[in-house]
Amino acid sequence: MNILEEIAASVVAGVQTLYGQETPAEKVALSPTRKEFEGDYTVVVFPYTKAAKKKPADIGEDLGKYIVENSPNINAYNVINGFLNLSVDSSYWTGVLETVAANDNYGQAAPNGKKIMVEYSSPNTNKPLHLGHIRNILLGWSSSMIYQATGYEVIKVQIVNDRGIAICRSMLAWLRFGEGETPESSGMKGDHFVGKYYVKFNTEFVKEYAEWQMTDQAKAVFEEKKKEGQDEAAFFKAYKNDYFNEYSYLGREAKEMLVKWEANDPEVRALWRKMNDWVLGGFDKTYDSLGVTFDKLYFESDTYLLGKELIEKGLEEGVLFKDGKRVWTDLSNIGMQKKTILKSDGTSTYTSQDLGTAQMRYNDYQAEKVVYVVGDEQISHFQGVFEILKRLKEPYADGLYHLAYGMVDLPTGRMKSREGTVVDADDLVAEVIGAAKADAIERGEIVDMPVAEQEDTFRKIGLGALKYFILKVNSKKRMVFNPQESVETQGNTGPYIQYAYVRCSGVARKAPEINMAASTDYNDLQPQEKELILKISQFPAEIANAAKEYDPSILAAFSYDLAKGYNKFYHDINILKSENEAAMAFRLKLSAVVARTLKSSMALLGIEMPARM
RNA sequence: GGACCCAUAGCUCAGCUGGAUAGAGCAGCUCACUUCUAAUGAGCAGGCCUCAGGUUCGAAUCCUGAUGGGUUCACCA
Repeated sequence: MNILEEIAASVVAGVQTLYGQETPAEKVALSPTRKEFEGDYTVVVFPYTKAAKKKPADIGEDLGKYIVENSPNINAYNVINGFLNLSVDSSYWTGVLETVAANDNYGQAAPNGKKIMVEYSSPNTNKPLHLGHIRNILLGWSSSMIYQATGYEVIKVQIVNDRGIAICRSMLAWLRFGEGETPESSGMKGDHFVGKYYVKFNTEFVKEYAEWQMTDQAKAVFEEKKKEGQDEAAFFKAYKNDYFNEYSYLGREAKEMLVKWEANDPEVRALWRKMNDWVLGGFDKTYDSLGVTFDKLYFESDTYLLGKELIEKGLEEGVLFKDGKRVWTDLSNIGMQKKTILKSDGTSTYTSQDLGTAQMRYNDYQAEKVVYVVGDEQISHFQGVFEILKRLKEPYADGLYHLAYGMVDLPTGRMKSREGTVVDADDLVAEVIGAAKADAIERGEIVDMPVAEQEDTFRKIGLGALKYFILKVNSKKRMVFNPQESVETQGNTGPYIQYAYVRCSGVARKAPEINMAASTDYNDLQPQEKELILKISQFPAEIANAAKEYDPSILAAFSYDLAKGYNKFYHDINILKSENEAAMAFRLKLSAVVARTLKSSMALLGIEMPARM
């Protein structure tokens, strides 16, 4: 039983004994005491006024006396304005520290025998990863780590969107303009290489479109289809997609390629495989640089035809309906309209595909929970998919969760590929590490380290800054990514937290040989020390909350608060000049536990700690 | 037209199930390094918590409505 439960139980018993009122323990309003008052925890006594028929101040007195008498760890109380402030005996806190220090796996729950699948990243194979993917990847990885800490077996997967017209565009551009160039021959990373041809296709297409607009055919189309008062420029801007489908030479070729791909044409398939391998090779390097891994990759090219089984079942059970070849259902109960599941030519849709994929993955792993880390623009898509699976009474339907995160904007507005403002993932990683390096070299603190270790430290600091900057924001909110601020190392940043850790390491390194068991004789607990122990004691609850809320930012805030508390403590109290052996042993132990807790909580964000910086 | 998300200091963000005088960081202005690394600490200044109602002993938090911003649904993935 922790101290909060102990107090709550005591309040329940007190209210029962004194006033004969039943209150559930979770209804007890209990919060940390504001620092301007004496005490550790505050009980709000207003809720008991009716049963007690007394003034809040008197209730506070009654309850305070009762709790101090009956609760061994509470040694004092005071009442202010109907708030009952309770003081916890300092031996309780020092006891907590000893307990935590003795637990090497503090924060890691025992395996619960359950599986959770986390799907994240899920890129398209026609261009490199960008800042938006980074947010996705960090959220996916962090969620995975958090679930692991709460006892789940985590299966990390991604769905690679490796088919469709987009990849055909890159393929076509490479065939026509590539002259046999490869990532090796050009010295480019595979994903950037393929992305180059995707861009090439578009520039060629735009050129072709501009030329077409001069033709008589284009003039005729404009005259025939223009809307009221629409001028030529506006019309052609809006008509681009139709042009691609109706008249474009390049468009026709790309579409023919897609048809051949679907017909399993050996040549097209070979080219497709080659270019996909290039891209995936490039992605692997990016994942590696970010320190993330996957247990299993699903390829859209394997899954896009799935779902037939579920659709049959749905039709039989009257959950889905059929008009000719088209299959649809009505989702008006969740604020949507009729949803097409198979098109009128009988071909698949995004929905049918996701239905099939969900079933396939359940067959593969029987995970009771699945977290889809996908941008919030797809909220209604997933609502639809989950709703249909529920109606089909699929056994896994209730465990599906869409972790929807907001878009990442730049200070200048949103990223637009057309305006070249998309922040490339690899460039960004290189940049933050470079900034960390420049900073560290200027400080000159680690110049005596072997070069490889230095490089490793720069990487940890740079990535620490970047990851923390992104993960500290509540995932469901849209966020502004300021490149300058993302490499800052002061204030509420990753490196600030790393620095607190480095201070812990430094103290441990310089500590004299003393009898650590003497820590239990320490009995002059300082407020700064109590703050730290209190914070550390909340770690497991914070992890549980982060898991429940699907929100790593909770742990970012926790890490920052703990680091801040340690920096304050470090500043106010000189550990190595402690008044006696007991105090020094206690503080060294506290310092070590802070270090371990910081390391664990940052690991849940995917952030590593340097030993020195 | 329907559905969903967001709105807190100049900027970027916290604020858990309703609780005392709404918190951090950055930017601005002070102060503290012969000290276990100042990537630090202490302080000043900065707020009609978008607005209007409602519930309550008590609302940034819950409910209703409005305004502003964003997303989405109507056989693309």
